[in-house]
Amino acid sequence: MDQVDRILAQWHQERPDLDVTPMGMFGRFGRLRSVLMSGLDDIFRAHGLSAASFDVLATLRRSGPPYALSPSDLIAWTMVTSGTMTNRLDKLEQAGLVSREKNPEDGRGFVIALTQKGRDLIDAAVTDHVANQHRLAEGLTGDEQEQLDGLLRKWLAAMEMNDR
Amino acid sequence: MDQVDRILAQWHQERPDLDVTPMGMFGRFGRLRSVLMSGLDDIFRAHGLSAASFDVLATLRRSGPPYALSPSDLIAWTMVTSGTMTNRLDKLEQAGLVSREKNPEDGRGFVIALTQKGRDLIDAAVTDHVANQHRLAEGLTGDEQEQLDGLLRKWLAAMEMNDR
DNA sequence: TCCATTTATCTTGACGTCAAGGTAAATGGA
DNA sequence: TCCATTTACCTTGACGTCAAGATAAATGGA
Repeated sequence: MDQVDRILAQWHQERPDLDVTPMGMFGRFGRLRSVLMSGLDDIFRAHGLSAASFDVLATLRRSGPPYALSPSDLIAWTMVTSGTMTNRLDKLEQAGLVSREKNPEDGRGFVIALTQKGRDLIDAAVTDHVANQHRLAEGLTGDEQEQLDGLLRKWLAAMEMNDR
Repeated sequence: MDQVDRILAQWHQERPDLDVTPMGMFGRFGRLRSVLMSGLDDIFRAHGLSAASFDVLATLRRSGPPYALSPSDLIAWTMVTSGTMTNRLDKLEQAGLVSREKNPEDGRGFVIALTQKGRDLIDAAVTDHVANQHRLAEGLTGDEQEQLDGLLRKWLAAMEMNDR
């Protein structure tokens, strides 16, 4: 009997006409997301980063040499709006973690590249981040993690199908 | 092979020293959360609400007659900060969906109550919201939904254990 | 009865996000 | 070769959130 169960019990009492069965899953999904995010944030903050800035640096890092992408590429990978990306890049450039230079091949575009400082920082941060994910995942056994991942994968695929 | 798999493949290439096994689960968790939230938002918006305002109205509604709670109670149920709650209540009061009156029994406090308009609105919105949750959950079979809920419940309990 | 402490709520300032709209460069069909 | 359209990115304004701190009332031990 957790907090979400108490919420469901209240609905049962007040709106017995509703079948609130899926609400437990949605509710726990949301709460879990919130505690997981805060667990991940601990490590980001330890490196002077936020989830937002980590996201961009990690995208550049894992894209491989020369660790450079256009803002459009970054937008596609991170699934944020262009305004959000401009804002993120402003902060990262100011912190000296990325450089932003005109694309010589396209006058409208830019090339965003990791600086050496950015490269060193994200390599250290990712190492800690992955270890942190392992630690946070310990609440489930390895089998359960696989099961959960499978269910999430299936649901996500179904949802993204409906989009189109 | 979804977008998350592609990210994992990149990490494998660039940082073969890292065991990124849990990252798939975290990644899909985040993406799924985002599409689900946007699916829920559709219905909130159809009733002129946001997730934030729906959250408060629903908490008041399911608390039962007289559909009134203190800001502190609302903060405890919704798990937001006091500043956030003040902001939410300002908006809801302005929209005529809740009333905010001094608590006669405690000069520091207030009593937030659903207005008739708020009551009518949330009753209609919750009906649609629950139907919407059923629809969104259709990406999984009933058995899978139960499985997923069980895993989320276990993980959430483990995470909340660690907090204390 | 006092006053230090706690409690309840609001205020302020900073973030990160999005939608909508603006500017400038590239593109491609007439 | 033109120019209408598209593409790439930035700007603006509005939201919702939080942390930290302010204010005022309640509480409880000396």
